[in-house]
Amino acid sequence: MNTPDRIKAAALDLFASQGYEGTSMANIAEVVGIKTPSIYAHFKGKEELFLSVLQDASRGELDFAASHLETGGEALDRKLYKLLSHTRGKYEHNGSTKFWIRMMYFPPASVYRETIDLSYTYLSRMEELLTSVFTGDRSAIGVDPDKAAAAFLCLMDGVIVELLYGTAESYDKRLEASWDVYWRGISHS
Amino acid sequence: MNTPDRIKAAALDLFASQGYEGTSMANIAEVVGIKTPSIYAHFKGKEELFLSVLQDASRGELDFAASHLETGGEALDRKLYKLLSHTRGKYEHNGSTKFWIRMMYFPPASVYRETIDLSYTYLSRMEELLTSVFTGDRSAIGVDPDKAAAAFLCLMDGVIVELLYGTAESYDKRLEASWDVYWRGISHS
DNA sequence: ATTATCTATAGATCTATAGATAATGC
DNA sequence: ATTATCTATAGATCTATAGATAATGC
Repeated sequence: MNTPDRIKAAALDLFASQGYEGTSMANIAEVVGIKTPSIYAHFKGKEELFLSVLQDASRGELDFAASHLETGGEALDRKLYKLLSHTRGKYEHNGSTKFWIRMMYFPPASVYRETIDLSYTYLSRMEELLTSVFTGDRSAIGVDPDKAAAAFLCLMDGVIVELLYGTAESYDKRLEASWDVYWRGISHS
Repeated sequence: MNTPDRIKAAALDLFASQGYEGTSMANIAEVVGIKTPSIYAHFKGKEELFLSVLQDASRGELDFAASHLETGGEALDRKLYKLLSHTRGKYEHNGSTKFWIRMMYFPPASVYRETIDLSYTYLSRMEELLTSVFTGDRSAIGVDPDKAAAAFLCLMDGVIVELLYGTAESYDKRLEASWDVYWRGISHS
C-alpha cells in the first residue's frame, strides 16, 4: 500500500478506538512507521486527514446499506432484522464501521460542522431507502411508510447506543425486545 | 453561593456545552471570575471536579425519573409518553440534564471507567423502575414487562440521539412515530 | 492565625513549519 | 531533478505546583 493509504488506515483505526482528540499525529506516524512531519507531505493537517478518512467511511456505509436494502427476494421483516443484527458484526470486525459510528455519535469539536453534514446526508439517504422499502411493501404494514421509517431509524440508534456502551448480553436483550415490539407495532392490527 | 459551588456550576455549564476535553481549568476559572490555580484550593484536579459534578447530576436525574414513575393516578401510556417528551424540555432548560446526557453518551477518556459505572447504575435503576411500572399494570400490555422495559429504554436512547443531533422538527417526528409504533407494539393485539 | 487567592512557572503535550538529507525517476 | 522523509524546533496549549500576598475569623 502507498504511504497516504497507510496513513489513512492507521488514522482510521486510531480515531475509531481513541477518538479524534485522543489521537495525535505522532500516534498515527508511529503506527505507520514514519516520523510525524512526514504526514504533512501527504495531508495539509490533522483535519484534512480526518475528513478524508470520514468521507471514505461514509461512502462505504451508504453503499452497504443501499445494496442491502435494494436487493429484493426477501421478506420485509427478515431484511430489516438482518440490517440491525449485521450492525454488531460489522462494528466489531470492520474498522471503517466502528470509525463511522463513533464519529457520527461523537463528532469532534474542531470538525463538527463537516462531520454533522456528512451524517445528515447519510441519515437522509437511509430515510429515503427505508421509506421506499416500506412503500414497496405497503400491504405488509399497518402504519404509514414514513412513520415506519422514522421509528426504524430510532430503533437503530437505540440499538447502536447499546452496542457502544453495553455488554454482548445487554445488546442481544435490547435487540430482541425492541425488534419484537417494533415489528408488532408496524404490523397490521 | 460559595466558591466550590460556583466552580461546580461553571464546570457543569462548560462541560455540558464544550465537553470535558474541550473545557480547560482556565475556562472554568474565567467564568467564576478567579484565576486558574485558585480552583486547586477546592478540588484536587480536573478529574475530581468533574466527578463531583457528575455525581450530583446522576443523583438529580435518578430522583427525577423515580418521582415521575413512582407517582400513581395516571394512565400508563400518558406516564411513559410524558417521560419521553419532558426529556427535551429538561435538556434545553436544565443544565444538569444536558450535562448528564452528554457525559453518558460521550464519556471522557480520562474518567471513562467512573463515568460508565455511574451511567450503568443509572440505567439499572431505570430498568428496575420501568419493569416495576409495567408489572404493576400487567393487564394493560401484551408483552412481558421485561421486554416492554428493555424496548422502552431503547426508544429513549433513540429519541435522545435525535435530540443531540437533529432539529426540533426531526425530534418531534421521531418522537411521534416511535412512540406510536412502540405503544402499538406493547399493547394487546 | 488561618484560609483563599494571587503571580510565576515547571513540565508535558500537540500541531505544524523550515530546511537538511536521502530515495527515486528520467 | 524531483519527491519523500528526516531532524530540529517554534509556538500554543494545558494541568498542576510553589511560594508570596491578601482576606477573614478569633
